[in-house]
Amino acid sequence: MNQSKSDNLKALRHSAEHILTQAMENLYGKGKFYMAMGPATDDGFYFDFEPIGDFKISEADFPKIEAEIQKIIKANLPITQKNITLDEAKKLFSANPYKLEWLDQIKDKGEAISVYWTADQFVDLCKGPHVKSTGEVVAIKLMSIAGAYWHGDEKNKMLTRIYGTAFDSQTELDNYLHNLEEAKKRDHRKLGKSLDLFSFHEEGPGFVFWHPLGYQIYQNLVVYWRQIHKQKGYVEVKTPTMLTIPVWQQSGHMQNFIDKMYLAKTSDLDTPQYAIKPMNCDGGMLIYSSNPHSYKELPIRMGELGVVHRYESSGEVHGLMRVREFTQDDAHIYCTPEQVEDELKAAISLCKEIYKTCGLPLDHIELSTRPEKSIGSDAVWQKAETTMTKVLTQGKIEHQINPGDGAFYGPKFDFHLKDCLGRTFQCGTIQLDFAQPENFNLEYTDKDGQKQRPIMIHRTIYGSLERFIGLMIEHYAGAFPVWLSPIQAKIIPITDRQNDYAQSVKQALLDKNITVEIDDRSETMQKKIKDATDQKIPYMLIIGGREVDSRQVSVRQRDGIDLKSMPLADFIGQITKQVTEKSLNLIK
RNA sequence: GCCACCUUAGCUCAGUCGGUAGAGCAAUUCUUUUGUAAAGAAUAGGUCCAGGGUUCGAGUCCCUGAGGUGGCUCCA
Repeated sequence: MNQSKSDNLKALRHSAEHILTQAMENLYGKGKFYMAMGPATDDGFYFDFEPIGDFKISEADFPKIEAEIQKIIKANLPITQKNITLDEAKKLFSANPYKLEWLDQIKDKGEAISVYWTADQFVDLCKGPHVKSTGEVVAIKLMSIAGAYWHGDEKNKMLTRIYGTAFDSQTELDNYLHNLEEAKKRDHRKLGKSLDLFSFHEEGPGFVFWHPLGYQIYQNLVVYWRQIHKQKGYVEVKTPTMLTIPVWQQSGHMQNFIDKMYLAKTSDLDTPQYAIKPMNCDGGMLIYSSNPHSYKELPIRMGELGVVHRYESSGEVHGLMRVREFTQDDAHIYCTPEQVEDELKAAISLCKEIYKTCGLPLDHIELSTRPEKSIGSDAVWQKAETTMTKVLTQGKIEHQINPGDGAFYGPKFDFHLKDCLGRTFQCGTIQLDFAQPENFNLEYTDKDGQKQRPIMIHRTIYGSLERFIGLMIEHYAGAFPVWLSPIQAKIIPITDRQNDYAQSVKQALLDKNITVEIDDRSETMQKKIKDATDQKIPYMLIIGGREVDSRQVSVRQRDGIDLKSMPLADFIGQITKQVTEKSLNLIK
């Protein structure tokens, strides 16, 4: 979309928001709610208001509101801008505490006070821009209702928010809604159920139950992760699920994250003496500190596929994307100050390599800086943030700054990926930490025989196996590349006379480490093909009398392409190549 | 946690004004042995999320709770 078109759409959507507000005033009367604010967004607009008394709006009211909106659009009322004085504005919006607050802010900034009138029927304090008349908003639809805090702050009152979208043609609105429906078909929760990958149960809210096929995908990612980390000089460890509480006090987790931690106790005590790990670093540092270290050993890159538990608030749990128990593909790098930059760079490039292999496009990288709740001195934070910035600048790595969102022990790079609806999720994270080595009194001996403090880098790449798989399911709509597919080939004997040969084909593939199943149900071949296609199995090996006689397999891809009969060895060669090379989707 | 909504068979869903629950797919059994996207028939399948209330009577109305969905806040 070109700039002027996108600006115009923005103005149109902002106008749509005014029309919505006017429609609500017409229907319910001005005394029912205070309008607070409402901007255009990337895909529509929203309108925040505070209901007065027991006034309430739900999605069931949308048809009525939309009908009123249509009246305003049909009337094609002119929208005009006017600058007014502070006194005039205060009079105009005297009944509305939100607008009065805006006015104070505008006054402080010394800006002009701009209002927009829709004919002489509706007025709002607004910078604009807007379209010239309500008739330009050709297609509009109210989408959903939500709560939102005033100024986005939890301490403020919660307002009611109505989301909607608008376009300059009905076709574009229809397209948008159609695309939304299509995107929802890729939803990992839906596919997780229909492909039988995982489930959730009331008995473990926020905990994933991995079914055999889902766990195979998980394992495929783990195998790859181990292989590439070994190549990159990592070692792998495993630390306990729970540790005694003092260690969490030492690291500061007990103070900073107590509300997210699960506690545990034995039956002989009344109070918890253990905390279940919300992250892996405390255990990792105990390993580091169990031996003396020389500078010659550094950097030590210690990986751990650690299962962590975090008691996320109920409203935050979301499918595989935000769970309460998940596996971090964690690693802690202990290094000297001289090594920090290279290690950061190497971690960034490893992250990019892994996303590339998995075929997942990176949405953006964020640099998150010191949060309010943090440990460590100003000087240490300054130094850490400077180093991080330097690495990004030198590598010419595009990034956004996310102020105040760092870990409590250090600044971090976050790698964000998108889900099917365009919502972004943090996956990889690389965190620089000068504070924890201090807390745990970690040391190495330098070449002069002096004790020195190592610097620690915490990093994940998948972030959480759960979230990463969720994103992969949506990216591929369940049709994984062959190397990640939970079942790589389905053998389909046409009649039970081919079962013996089918078994020998299965064994030959198993011998080559290909995950394969036989469908020997008493069903038609067509039905078996349909089922295997629905399961998104990349290859179907159809075996009838002809294949048995010629010792071949008839290969069909899940995208419907018929590769015809070929010697089994040819098929094995092809699929093995795709698995070992981790080819991205050759078959849709 | 907050706002709104949802929860009916294994799955997807229907169920009118409050009158004791229905379909398709899946499952099971039988028949069918099939050449590139759904063979046919029969059978079975339910604490209508849980608990309380209103009512002669609740899947349906009200309250509380659990789980989930869309947002907000949060996200080591």
